[in-house]
Amino acid sequence: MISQTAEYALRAMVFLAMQKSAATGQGIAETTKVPPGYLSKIMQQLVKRKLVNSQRGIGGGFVLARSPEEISILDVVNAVDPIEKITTCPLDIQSHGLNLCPLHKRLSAAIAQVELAFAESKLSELVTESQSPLCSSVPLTPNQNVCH
Amino acid sequence: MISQTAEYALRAMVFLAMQKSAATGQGIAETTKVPPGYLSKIMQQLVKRKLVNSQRGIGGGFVLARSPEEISILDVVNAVDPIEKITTCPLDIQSHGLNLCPLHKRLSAAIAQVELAFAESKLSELVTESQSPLCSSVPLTPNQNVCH
DNA sequence: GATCAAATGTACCTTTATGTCCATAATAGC
DNA sequence: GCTATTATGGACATAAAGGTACATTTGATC
Repeated sequence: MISQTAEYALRAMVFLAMQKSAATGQGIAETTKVPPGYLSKIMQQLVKRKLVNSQRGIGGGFVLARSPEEISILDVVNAVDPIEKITTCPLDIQSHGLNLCPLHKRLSAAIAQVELAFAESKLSELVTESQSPLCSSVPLTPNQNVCH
Repeated sequence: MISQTAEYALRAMVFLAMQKSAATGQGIAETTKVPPGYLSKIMQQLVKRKLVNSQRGIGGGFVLARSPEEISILDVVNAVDPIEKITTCPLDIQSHGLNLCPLHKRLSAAIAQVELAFAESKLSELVTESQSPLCSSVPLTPNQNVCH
């Protein structure tokens, strides 16, 4: 459905949305359970796409570039692994633009549904709900970080 | 969204739904523009999953195992590249079953939407509509096989 | 039963996604 | 200015997806 990379990016972004100050790559990696080295690659992409600001040195780390209300799941997914829409029939070299065969119309519609759902989900919704964000993986006691 | 393999499988199945008699692997590969060698792999999976029957020798080939009304996009996709539902939070080793954090609830809901849409689309709908199935890639004159 | 036309099965290759490692650059505190 | 701490960048390693090639098996026809 979405790539592992997009999943990791979403975890990191939700985590950042929960923080009041800058979070280090290592800190994010630990609580979101993402391989640290790989996460740093992903964070770089998020910085380049202006979803996150970074700061080096002591006290540095990553911070959301916009407020959580202004960042959607779709923004994050598209930053690291853009959703590909079907605009022309894959069977054609020289496309005819808007018209798709029935099969690709269905696939295209499904993609549009997902895009809409993702666009409507903001990071703010993902941290303010009754359920714990990220399945309570924010350090509590070692064995409490489970879904509940 | 869906893998290349699933896309190929869908093209092949739509093509089969249009045929009155058995179609050879080569024939399917040509009109659906799928690499022949790779298509044969995919056809084997469809046979194993009982969506297609095969027959060797002269006059042989592939035929749908059920009527096009009884085969959905979801059936085909799941046969070659199963859609993975999110049943437990990926952040947890020992899962807590039904409850997901807000993020994974959203992702799970999106997957469910897609599954529903795919389950409701039958092969029969993909060949009986006004538009040409498979973007008219069924051999007409060489330059006519375009979306329209 | 010989031959031809098809699918099947196996091995291998290429590309992309995922993941690791380490050297480098920037920043804050002393 | 020195040091510790952080992100950045590049090279490399591994795994999975996509793709190719070819020998083998099965079935129909003559």
